[in-house]
Amino acid sequence: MFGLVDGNNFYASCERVFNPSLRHQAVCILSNNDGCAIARSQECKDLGVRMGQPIHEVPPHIRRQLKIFSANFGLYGDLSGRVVCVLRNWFASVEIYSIDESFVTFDGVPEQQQESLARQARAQILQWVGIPCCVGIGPTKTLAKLANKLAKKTQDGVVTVLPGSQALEHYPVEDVWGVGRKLTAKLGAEGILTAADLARADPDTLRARYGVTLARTQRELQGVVCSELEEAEPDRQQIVVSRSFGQEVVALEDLQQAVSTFAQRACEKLRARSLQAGGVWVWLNTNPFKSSAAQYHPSKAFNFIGPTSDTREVLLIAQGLAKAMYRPGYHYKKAGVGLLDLTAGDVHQADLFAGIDPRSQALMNVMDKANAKFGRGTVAMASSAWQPRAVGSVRPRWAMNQKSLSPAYTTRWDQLVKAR
DNA sequence: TCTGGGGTCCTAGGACCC
DNA sequence: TCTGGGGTCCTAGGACCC
Repeated sequence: MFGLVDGNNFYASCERVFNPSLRHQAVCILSNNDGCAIARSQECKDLGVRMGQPIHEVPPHIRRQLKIFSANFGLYGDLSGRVVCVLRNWFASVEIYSIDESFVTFDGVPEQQQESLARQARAQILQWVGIPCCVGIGPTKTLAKLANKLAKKTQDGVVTVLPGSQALEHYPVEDVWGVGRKLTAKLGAEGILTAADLARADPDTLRARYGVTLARTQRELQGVVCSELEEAEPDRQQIVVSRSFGQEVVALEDLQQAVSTFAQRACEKLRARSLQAGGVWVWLNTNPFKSSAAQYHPSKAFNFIGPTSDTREVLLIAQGLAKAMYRPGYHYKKAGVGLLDLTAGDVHQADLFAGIDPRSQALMNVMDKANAKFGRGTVAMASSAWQPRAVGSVRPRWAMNQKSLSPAYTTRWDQLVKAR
């Protein structure tokens, strides 16, 4: 049996851990750049704020009732790790599925003890970390997901769903894991409205019309395991860093500074996973919401001769691509850098003309260590926005808006909560 | 005025190979 | 006028997830 443990309104709950005055308040977390609502406390949902809704669309009299926060992913990531730590105390295998969800297995636990085990784990997470969560239990991941959603509506917070259960009859097909907006519309036209309808549909027709993914979802609803627990995180295929700009950018040098900063961050992520990239791509975007303005969204990729994880090498190319694509006169709103064709760091395709420079790895190592110890931007490329504090970095005009950022309570010494 | 970011998997079609 | 069969690789686009 699988369990799905999911933090309730996760980001909102994280903000409450170190700021108890937010309990019973309508808490709303915004996306990067303070754009859309990406997490809402129950009170916030009750006020009618929708998931993904641009905050400027929320009427002012509602907005005044909200406790609004800029996304603080450092905090959320740290608390997420703590939740997983507690889960490992209780379950032999844990798959981290997302920042707020983990799959677990109940191998060797008798059926009648599974729910009580889940309740104990849930209570300990609440006590030790401060995050309320729910547990869904089922013979497949899809059923566990479904059970979890039902558990959110219960006091107990733990629900088990078995194939053929009555619960499937009332469960909307759009809430099934793997059924999105488009599929919901198509299925609805065929009279498939609930999870039970989907489970009962003719498998051959389903496979032919919608492909293998939905066929698997159907099998999972029937209790046949198609998706196993994946404890080891599979290696990434690509790493992407992109941001919308706080203000629109016109000058090439601003754009290049942004691209440079993103490329640098992407390389850090790459090396943190001991990977190297075979290629890089860069794209630029004007503001798609400003239909009156001229639109331009170029994208360009480049393959390295041999895979690399050297920031300097990636930066040189990324800068070149950005420059080649830049057209004066456009108002740029977003840019991104992607690293492609990732391979493990110890695999090298020998190159006839260019040897591997051992000093490259040594230099990157020193940079990463220094930044890990003394904070991001301690050592940085001159073309990026990260400058040593002594030089005095100016806030770039493309820097994202974060007007309501809470402290990094758990990850920065200078932002610890003070008890007086 | 203000509109997120980062992923995966599957499929179809084209280019190319023998 | 007739015009094979089988394969791989790559890319773009669509759909989904949180």
